[in-house]
Amino acid sequence: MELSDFNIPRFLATQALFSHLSPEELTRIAAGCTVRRLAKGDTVFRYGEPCNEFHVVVLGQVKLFALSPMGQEKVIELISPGQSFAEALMFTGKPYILNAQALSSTLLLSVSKQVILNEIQLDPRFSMRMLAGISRRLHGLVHDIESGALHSGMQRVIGYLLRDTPPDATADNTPYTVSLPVSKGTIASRLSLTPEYFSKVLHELEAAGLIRIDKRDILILNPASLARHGMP
Amino acid sequence: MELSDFNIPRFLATQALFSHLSPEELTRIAAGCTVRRLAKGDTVFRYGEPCNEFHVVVLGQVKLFALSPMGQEKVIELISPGQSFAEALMFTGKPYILNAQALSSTLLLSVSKQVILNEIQLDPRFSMRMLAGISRRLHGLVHDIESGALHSGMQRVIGYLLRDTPPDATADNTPYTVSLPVSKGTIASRLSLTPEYFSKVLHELEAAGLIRIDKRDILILNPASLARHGMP
DNA sequence: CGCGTTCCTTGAACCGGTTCAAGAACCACG
DNA sequence: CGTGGTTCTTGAACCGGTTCAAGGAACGCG
Repeated sequence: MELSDFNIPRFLATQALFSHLSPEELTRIAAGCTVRRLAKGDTVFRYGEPCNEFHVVVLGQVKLFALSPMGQEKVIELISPGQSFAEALMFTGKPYILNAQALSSTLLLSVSKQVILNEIQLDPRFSMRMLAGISRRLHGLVHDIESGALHSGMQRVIGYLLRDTPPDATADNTPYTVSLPVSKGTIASRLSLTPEYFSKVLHELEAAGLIRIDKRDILILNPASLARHGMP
Repeated sequence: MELSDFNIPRFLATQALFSHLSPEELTRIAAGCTVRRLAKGDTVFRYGEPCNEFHVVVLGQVKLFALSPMGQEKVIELISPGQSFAEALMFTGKPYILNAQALSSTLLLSVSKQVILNEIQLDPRFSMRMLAGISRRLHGLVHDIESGALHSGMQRVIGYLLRDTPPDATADNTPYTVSLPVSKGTIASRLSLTPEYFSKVLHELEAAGLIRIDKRDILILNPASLARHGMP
């Protein structure tokens, strides 16, 4: 797909945040958007830079990460197509508190802060959607904190593998495969594990007959007993 | 202070979220509020209960915490007078994802969801303040995740002690004291440490001549070298 | 004042997870 | 096809932090 072919209003309409808007409104908002193509490794923004827009991944993958003084990195979130990020920063007026980088060739849509603030003035429904979106993200972070503080590495890996299991699959024990969207090292950081330990845990699960590993595809043989693994 | 003496509109006006409202509006909002007195240990809400209001601590202390399957608890946040909590839940429509409990005798103001949703319809400025408040909370959580993943126990304790240092004190090396708002065990959980290890770290810092411990008052003798302690 | 209770401290043994160091497997690219 | 560079795996040594078990200090309460 050529960049110039990309129809911004049409794409916006597919996003929950904008889906209630009329074609005219969409066109107006589209005027405050920019689309960029990023190569693997390209930086979207860096810690400390001023923030004047939020972003939506159209295609590709973006990682949000913190950097320790000594250069160690911790992945806070992985953004897949259709997901947005950095909304919250628009409302605090502060600079970016994280770094964002493309993990593969990525098409990125950025929506200017001004357009959003304007829309909030005009449309309470829009405010509500914005609030709902940010609140959902906040809940995700609470979940991560719980997870990090209360669960072992093994449990976090299992939680990750089962995170979007079809609810009936755990009951039925239907095997299904999870495809890791990015490198194992990146997932490891997301789960606050070293790549070495993540590898070890994964192979332990394979040895226990619960999963089968094929590169980045993890076949979950038995969702129910995987969920049980590592509990009382 | 007697419960019946408490003037809700007046208190609301002191809160950033409501400070721009007219007396009439404040009275209207106050109609959707309830005030409760809680004893130490009383539950505000539990995981899984439906959420129809958000809360403001007027006096006392409340802890927000997660509970692991095995009853282990992790304190996510400590709420002091003037702070609010559980705003985000109103916008997802989901039940509470945490538990909240009073840590001491507490006066609690609860604002009904309906009043808030109504106000959002009427006043975009109110939406903006709500968004700003939730966004700030979200940043706090991101900071906690970073902290937990990138810093050692020692560093987290130091970070906690220095968290609201007067910016000039680090430069001037003015000694000043931090009073722990709640028990050391609770702070330890907040920092994802065992009470034993928290105690050990604190006494290590005392032995290094950086702080002096007097029950719940920590005298910071030398902010600058405390900040440096445990870095390259 | 004495007494139970909760909170804090201390020390020793232990363990989950990290670090370091190699090597193996898998790219992408010429 | 090589071939150089990531990414992944494996094993051994190590360490930050936990657990367990006691004892001590402070506090509310009768």
